[in-house]
Amino acid sequence: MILDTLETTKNIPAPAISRLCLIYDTCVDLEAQGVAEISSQDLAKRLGTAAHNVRKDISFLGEIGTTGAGYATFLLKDHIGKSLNINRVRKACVVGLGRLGSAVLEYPILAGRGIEIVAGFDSSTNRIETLVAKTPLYPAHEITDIVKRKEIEIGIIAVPAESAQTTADALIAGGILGILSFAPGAIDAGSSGVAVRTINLVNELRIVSALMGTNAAAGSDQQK
Amino acid sequence: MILDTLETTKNIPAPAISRLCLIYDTCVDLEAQGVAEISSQDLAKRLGTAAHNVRKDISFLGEIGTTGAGYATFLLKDHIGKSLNINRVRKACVVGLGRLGSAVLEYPILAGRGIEIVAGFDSSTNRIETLVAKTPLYPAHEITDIVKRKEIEIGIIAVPAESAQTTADALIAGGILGILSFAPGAIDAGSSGVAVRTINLVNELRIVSALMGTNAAAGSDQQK
DNA sequence: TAGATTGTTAATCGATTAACAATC
DNA sequence: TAGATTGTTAATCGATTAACAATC
Repeated sequence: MILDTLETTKNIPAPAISRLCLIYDTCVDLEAQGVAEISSQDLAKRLGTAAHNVRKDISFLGEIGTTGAGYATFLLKDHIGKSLNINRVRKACVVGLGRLGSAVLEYPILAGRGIEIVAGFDSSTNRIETLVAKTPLYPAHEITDIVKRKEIEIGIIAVPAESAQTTADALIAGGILGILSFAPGAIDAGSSGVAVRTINLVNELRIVSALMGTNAAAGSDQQK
Repeated sequence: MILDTLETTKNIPAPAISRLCLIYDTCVDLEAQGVAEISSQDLAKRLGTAAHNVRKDISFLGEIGTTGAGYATFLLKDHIGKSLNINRVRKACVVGLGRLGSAVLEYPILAGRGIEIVAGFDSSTNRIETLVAKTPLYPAHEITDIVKRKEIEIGIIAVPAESAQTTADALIAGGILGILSFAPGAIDAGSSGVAVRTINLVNELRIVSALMGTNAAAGSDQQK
């Protein structure tokens, strides 16, 4: 039975959501390759998890597979996409056009993966004028305005730590719905209800170092 | 009581390790700013967690704070650093020098944060010859050799999905101890014991989209 | 002393794993 | 039919939260 879409997302554990997004992505690839069916075991191998886990995650969304057969690639993709609302293209912008920011700005894969980057921002007018990009660029003080006008839904923050919160505030003021931040430190979304996620590159490298232990690590510990 | 350093890491939950690394980083900053003491509550605010959590995480490493007073910044940093073995500089390399890879190659902050990038690799000889970088660059087929010779401990993978596993195999053959991969898809480290972590940019954006829900997200859901 | 704050135990909450009946 | 595979319940495992005694 398919539960009410509006409600589902709330009750699904965050790690499960993360894996479901990976499964969605895998289905997109499989479809492109013309693979029409896939089993939970196969999916598990691709994600680096157990088949248990895959079936359980999928069943959070209600029944979809055919008991006894595998999952139909298209149906699975479609079902996850609708349930998690990731089956449409979202407009996004990048704030902070240093090396990392401009890499993301023109990240080639994004286009086919549900993200359309429609604007870039930087506080340096000089940089904006110098950079060659397909995407329109604007000075940082126009963030709120442009986000509102272009109805941008996702903001990607790639500015230095000091200006991360200010940037987030400007995005939120423009009505952004989600933020992905590369700045270290917590982003405070206040009571706006904006979804925030952080990628902390330095910390990820630290974690790898820690997992390596003193020298001989005890078994790969890939996070899920 | 301080537990045997060699043993500790194993018994600490992965999310706790992640937060401890963040705390370590925060202490580095605090020290630079001349702040000699900090409370669990203060740390919690900076990480975006609860004070409970901070104290619990720290106590996994054994006692260090003074009951009733806060934590001494230097001692805390030192203690976490020693316990998790993140208090020294690790040599790292970047494989794949596209936009993202070359951004990481010259990521300015890394130097002061325990990572020294000593080599870059790319399969395109042309790109290697064209790129201007402070770091020595090599063709991809020399990975195993150079990793061995330079005693590189961490490999950062920024190649397309198709070549990620091959790259990992080459790094592992060279005796790498840890891998941070930007490629989607699971990396199989076999029985090498190599620590692997993955940053999947596209998936993070998908997760943000999913958390945004249909439209009105129900409260910020920042991952810890 | 009084207020603040740590370290730790116990209780709750949540996620993963295992197992199996139902079904193709 | 027989083998394969899903969906789901129950059991285990693990992490977070709450609370409080010990201490500055």
